[in-house]
Formats: sequence, structure tokens, C-alpha cells
Amino acid sequence: MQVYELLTAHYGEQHWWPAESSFEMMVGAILTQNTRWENVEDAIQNLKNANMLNPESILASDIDQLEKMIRPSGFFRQKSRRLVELSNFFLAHGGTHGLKQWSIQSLRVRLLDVHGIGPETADSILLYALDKPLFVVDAYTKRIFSRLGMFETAMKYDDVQNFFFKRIPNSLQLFQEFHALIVKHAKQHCSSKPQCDHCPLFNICITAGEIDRLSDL
DNA sequence: ACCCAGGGTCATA
DNA sequence: TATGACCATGGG
Repeated sequence: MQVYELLTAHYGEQHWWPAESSFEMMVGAILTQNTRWENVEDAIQNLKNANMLNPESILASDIDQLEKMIRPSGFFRQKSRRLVELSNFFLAHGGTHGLKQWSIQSLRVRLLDVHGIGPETADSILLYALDKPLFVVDAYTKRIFSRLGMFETAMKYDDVQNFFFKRIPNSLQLFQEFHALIVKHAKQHCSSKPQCDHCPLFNICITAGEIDRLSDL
């Protein structure tokens, strides 16, 4: 797909997800829900400093302590509960090694069954923590490609995902890079700038406010 | 003072 | 099925 070529030529290889372990990646996936990554980094650092970035410690801690550590990442009351759910799920399935034994589909169903894990969080975990090839759809993806006239913003998650499954090769590497590049582009170019210099994507700005203004045409 | 962020759940019609 | 409210902190 042409968008991928443009992005990768401009930004280079991303090598996502930024985490030192699979479990850390999963924690990050929960914490970054509708939240800037910079805030999540503070929360993760707090957990690391307290030696709490593992499922056993999270389950052993009381909820107040956990909430305090992840406060910078926002929504700390629901997210603390979600981390507990994640930890239970992680241990119940035999950790990263155990999880990797399952097929993509059964893993996805099980992840979606965890309270607080929706389609994007599930697919992110599958793609970046468990090395399962899936296309991750986020708000940026919808804005970029709807702006390019490929589909409507109102398309549902699974329909957008299938749109890409039909058009790009089924490759773990490609899926990992593609989503990372989309997020990279969103952060680097479209935060706080209506017009970007040397924009690799035809000056398509994809912040929430910008797309609303542009859609008035 | 306002808008937004690497979503998801729940209540309502 | 499909909207809307709500969650909460931190940066622009």
C-alpha cells in the first residue's frame, strides 16, 4: 500500500512496542487507552521503581497503592481494576509462553472477554506482545484513510480491519511497522500544527479537531 | 479556559 | 443498532 511506503520512507523503521517485556507491553496497552504515551511512561516508571511491573505484585498490592502509581496515566480507578483483570488473565493462561500456544482467534476471543480490553487493546497485545499478525485499528487510522477517501469515519472496527486484511499482505513485520508508523506520524506531524512542513501524507492532518474543520468542505 | 490524547463500558431509545 | 455520558491526568 502506498501510504505505508510513504510513511516508512519518511520515518524509517519503528521497531515497536517500547517495552522491556511482554507483560509490560500489555500494561502499557491498558494504560494508554485514550491517553498520551508520555503520561503512561510516568506511570510505568512508578511501577518499575516499586518493583510492581509483574502480575504477582499487581495482584498482591492493594488497590489504593496501585491507583497511586498509575495516577499520571489518567482514568486511574478503572485502569487499576483493568490491570488486576489483566494480571489474572495473564497468570491463568501460563504467562507469555502459555498464551503464545493459542491460535489468534481463540486468543482474541479470550482477550475481549477480559473486562476493560476492547478490540484495539486486544489486537495491540496480540500484535506486539504475542507476535500474532493482525492489523490494529485506532482513531488515527480511521482519520487518515477516511481523509484519503478510502472509507467513511463511521466504519466499525472489524470492517476497517477487514479493509486492510483484503489489501495488504499478511505479515507480522508489516503490521507491526504500519501501526507504529501511523502513531508516529500522528504525534510527530499533526500535534499542534495545522499545516506540516514536509508532510509525507499530502498535508493530511489527523488530530480530532482538525478533521472536524476539514470536513466542512 | 479550552481541546485533546495510541479506548472501553454502560445506560438509554 | 446507535448515540451519549463518563472516566481523569497532563500538555498545548
